[in-house]
Order: sequence, then structure tokens, then C-alpha cells
Amino acid sequence: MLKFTIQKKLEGTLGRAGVIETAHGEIKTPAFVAVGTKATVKALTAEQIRSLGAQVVLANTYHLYLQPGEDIVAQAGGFGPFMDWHGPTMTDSGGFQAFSLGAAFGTAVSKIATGDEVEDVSVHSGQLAHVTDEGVTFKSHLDGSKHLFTPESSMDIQWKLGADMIFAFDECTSPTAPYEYQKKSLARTYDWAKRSLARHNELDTAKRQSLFAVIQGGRFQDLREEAARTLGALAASSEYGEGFDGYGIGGSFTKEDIGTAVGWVNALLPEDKPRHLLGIGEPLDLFNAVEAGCDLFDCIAPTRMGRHGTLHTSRGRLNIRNAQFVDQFLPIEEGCMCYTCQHHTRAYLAHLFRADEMTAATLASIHNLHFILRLVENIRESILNDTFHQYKKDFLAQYYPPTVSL
RNA sequence: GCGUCGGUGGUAGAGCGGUCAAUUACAUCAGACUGUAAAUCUGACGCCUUCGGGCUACGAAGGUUCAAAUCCUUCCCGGCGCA
Repeated sequence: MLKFTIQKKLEGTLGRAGVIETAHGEIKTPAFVAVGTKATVKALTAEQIRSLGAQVVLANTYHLYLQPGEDIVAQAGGFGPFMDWHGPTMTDSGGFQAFSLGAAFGTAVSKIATGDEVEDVSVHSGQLAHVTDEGVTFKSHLDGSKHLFTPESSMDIQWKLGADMIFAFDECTSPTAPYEYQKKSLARTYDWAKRSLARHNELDTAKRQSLFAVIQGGRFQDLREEAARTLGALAASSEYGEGFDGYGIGGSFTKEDIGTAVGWVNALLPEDKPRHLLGIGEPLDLFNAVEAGCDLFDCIAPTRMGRHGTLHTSRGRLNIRNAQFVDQFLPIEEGCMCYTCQHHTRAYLAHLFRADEMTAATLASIHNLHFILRLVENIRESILNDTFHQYKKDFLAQYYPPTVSL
């Protein structure tokens, strides 16, 4: 059972710093969750994840179900022990794959809308997932075999995967989906949340796992608020036992107002439960979302971008494959305390990337994850110290220099 | 010396009379990536351009043709075979 304590509120905003206590240790929030989709943070060993100071690792239901199968993971004692991670853990429900293998499959559509997307094309010939009220039918991206996920089966699988915190099965909609579809989908996600909770209560009578509901609603304020209200109210309902232990905020956003949309939701959600903003991890978004009341974040960006050669520095991103770095015998960032910066130069990293050496991915992931983990830690500290607003202003001014208008 | 095969853009290697500034891969130069389908994907990659096009190119020089990287001649260079 999860215990969440708010230590300090960020005055005049929805933000707060706190502590989540789990059976596998505590999480100081706001916190960045390392993503270990297939029970591995790509390119990193568990020892490296620990050294980085990550507090929680999140794995994925869809991926572990397909491979190696939830029963194998259960035999290992859960995905944490399986990968030699003994701290707090989470699993995502597989709902995101309704989007990434469904509407978004084979397209350039990201869950973060830029505004340039074409209107929703509800039928994509190549997609691997199909959503109905019952659940989501998938074709495995590995071998094409057909599978059905329902709220119940997602709970069953997540039970076997054994994480401390799990998510209700939801539909992550496309930002290109029209209002009517978002509304319909939201009703379905609400229904699925109730079904998830009911199954969770059946399975987990000892309350070993904590269940987070997922707020959807796309980019529409009324839908987001409706989701927060209805799912928030469910927590207080005796019909569903103790209700949800926390809330995930998922789905699609417009780049400009992630903070705004998250604020609509957090203003209505029960204050005493942790809120996890799903899949968000760019510096600007982290500041805005913390300020808007989020406690947890997970994101693949640090590791994926790292593998692809894009590295964070306090003065913005740098692409280590660029020609200018081949003979720069300096760390990625002077003063960075990560293993990579303490031991290696830009020139070495540039060489490893160009030579396609696997170590490039490891060293880059270490640096980026270190950067984002420290950033969120610093944000937490700044809330406790009452320096959040100044820290935000200073950080963003350096990271995103104002563009010079000609 | 004779015979034979071949010399294509940074590299390898297609093309074998017009639709070729030349398939493709790699390299190079940039860009993207937000609950991982991703060690992935996208764009550029002869020179110039008012973006319509113009110019110079397929070892070299000639030639045939309305038209040549593609056919012919000679030369240069390389592989192989025979002397």
C-alpha cells in the first residue's frame, strides 16, 4: 500500500514536493521515473541505473506479455527482481500501445501535437491495434500474432509483473482525433478504469499493488475536467473499495499547453494522491507540469535521444555526431558529474557514435538520464527552498536561449 | 608483344544510344525523436540559380548520330591469359 505525504506546496500554484512510500523504498517527489520497457533500461545495467540515482523504474505490460511472457517474469519474482532492480517499480497498462500501434502506427503523428497534423484518418491500413469497448485487439509487432487486451487482462498481467504501482487500462488517443471521438473514447476509458479497479480489488486483496487511474480527454478542457472529476470521485466511492491510489495523466497534448492542460486536471483531482504525468520528459514540460501539480514523470526521451546522439546540456541540446565535436577533447558538459563526463570526451563519444559502437548508447544514456534526474531533483529542492520560480527562469533562459528576431 | 576484360560521382558498384546529373549501398553534412514498433527515422549530398532553369561531367582525345556514360578509332592506365 502506498503512502503519499506532501512536504511542501509551491505557493500560488498546484505544485508540491512530497514523499511516496512503497514496499520497496521511498520516492522523493517530484521524481523522474526511468523507463525500462522490457525490464531493462536500454543500454544500461541495473547497477548503472542505481548509480544514476534513479528512484523508480517503469516497465511495460504489452512488451513483457509478448516477451518473455508474464509467467516467466512472475517466476522471477516480478520484473524488478528479474532485472536486478530492487527499488520501487511501476508498470504501464499497455494502453499507450493502443495509440502507438494503432492510430499512430506508420504515421508521423506524435502524441504531442504541433498543430500541423492533418485531420484524423480513422483507418490506417498498416496499424496493428484496434480499439473496441471490450478492449484492444493487437497484432504483435514481433510476429504478427493476434492478441486481445482488456482492462481485466491488463490487471492480470500487471499483477504477475509485480510492480508496486500499476496503471488502469486506458486508450491513449491521437491528438488528431476529433472531439467526438475523444468524448466517446473518454467514456470508454472511464468504464475501463472501473473494470480495472474491480479486477484489481479481486486479485490484490492484500493491497500489494497500488492502482493509478488514467486521465484522458485529449486537448479539450471540458473532457479533461470531466475525466478528473469522475475518476477522482470514484476514489471516494465505497463500491470500489479504497479506490485509486494515484492518477496518471496521459494522452495527447498540444506542445504549447501541456502545463495548462495538466493544471485543469490537477485542480480537480484529490490532492492527497500522487499524480503521474505519463511520457513527458522535456525540460520545459517538466517545469510546467511540476508547477501544475504533477509528482511523477516517466519518459523515453533521455535514453532514446541519447542513443540517437542528442545530448542534454544546460545550454540546450547538442548532437554529438556533428562534425564540430570530432576533435573536442572536453566533456559533454564541463562540470557535469555523470560518469560519462567524468571519464570521457566529446571527441571520444563522437568517435563511438560514428563507429557504431554499443558503448556510445550506454555513455549517452548515462549522461542524459543523469541530466534529467538531476533536473527533477533540483526542481524538488527548489520547491523545498522556495527558489522554484528563480530556478525555472534561470534554467530555461540558459537551456532555451531566446531566438534572435531579425 | 599478342589476346582479352575493364576504367562511372568521396568509396563500392548499377547503367550499356534518348525518360541520366546518372539506380543502390556505404561514407559525409544536417535534422527529428516526449506512458519505446526505434542502436530508429527524415532531408541534403557536381557547380550556379531570380528555383523556371542554366552549366560542366561517366580515363583522354577524336569520330558516328537529331541524340553518347552507353557505338567506333587511337592513346593512357589496370586485371587476367598466351608468348
